[in-house]
Amino acid sequence: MCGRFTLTADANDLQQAFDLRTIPTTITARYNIAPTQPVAVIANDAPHDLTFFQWGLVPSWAKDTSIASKLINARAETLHEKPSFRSAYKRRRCLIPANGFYEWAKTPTGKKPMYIHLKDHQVFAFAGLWESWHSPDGDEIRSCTIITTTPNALIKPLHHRMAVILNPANYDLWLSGEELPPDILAPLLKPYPSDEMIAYEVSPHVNNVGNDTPDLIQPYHPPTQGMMF
DNA sequence: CCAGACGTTGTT
DNA sequence: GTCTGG
DNA sequence: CCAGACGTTGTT
DNA sequence: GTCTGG
Repeated sequence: MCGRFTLTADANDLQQAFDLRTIPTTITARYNIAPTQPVAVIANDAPHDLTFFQWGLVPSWAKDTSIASKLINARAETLHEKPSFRSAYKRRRCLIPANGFYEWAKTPTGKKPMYIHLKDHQVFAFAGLWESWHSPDGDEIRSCTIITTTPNALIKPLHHRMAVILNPANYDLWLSGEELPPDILAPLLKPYPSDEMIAYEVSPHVNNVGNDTPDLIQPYHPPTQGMMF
């Protein structure tokens, strides 16, 4: 799945990768983006602008925002039928730029965090959905969720779900505001090729959402357990 | 008709 | 908002 | 995703 | 154990 990720590309890289109208001025390198935080998105209602939405979908009918942290991911297989996602799937799709993401691999000694990124180090885009929610006092909250699918060979040992990374050739189609037939969109939501990605262990510092520094993505070699005699 | 849910991951 | 369960 | 809280009444 | 906050 995807519960933590990075966005370290600079403004020029982002403008180029996503054909943005202007060079973003509000972007800073992030090494530990967590649910409920603002994330950079390119939404289909302004497909050449980078904006910030809250991570965790709040459907328009929600009474409050407490549902958000449960809706940080959306299963690709059932988007069209789930009340929380289907209207966004029809009309409110977005790109969520990232340079990499974290997975926590279960081991007999506990969970160890892994960092995964593209071999060519390029910025990529998760397939996302977005919503606009109006609070009782009239504020608008825009939120988003990251779509997941089955894992590729690299991720499979770590988790049974992985985030959808879109092929750049499909950015325009994904961002069309049209209600497209299922057989047009569904093929985009497939596992990214594992031979273009790499994974390695990182320090448990990433566990704490308050940590957000470049050392989080450095390869980590856990101290070996000494003999106790 | 109204009331209540609406989700994922992971674990059992 | 829209569907399901009662 | 992980970390941290998990309660009330009343007082400052 | 389960929910909330980040």
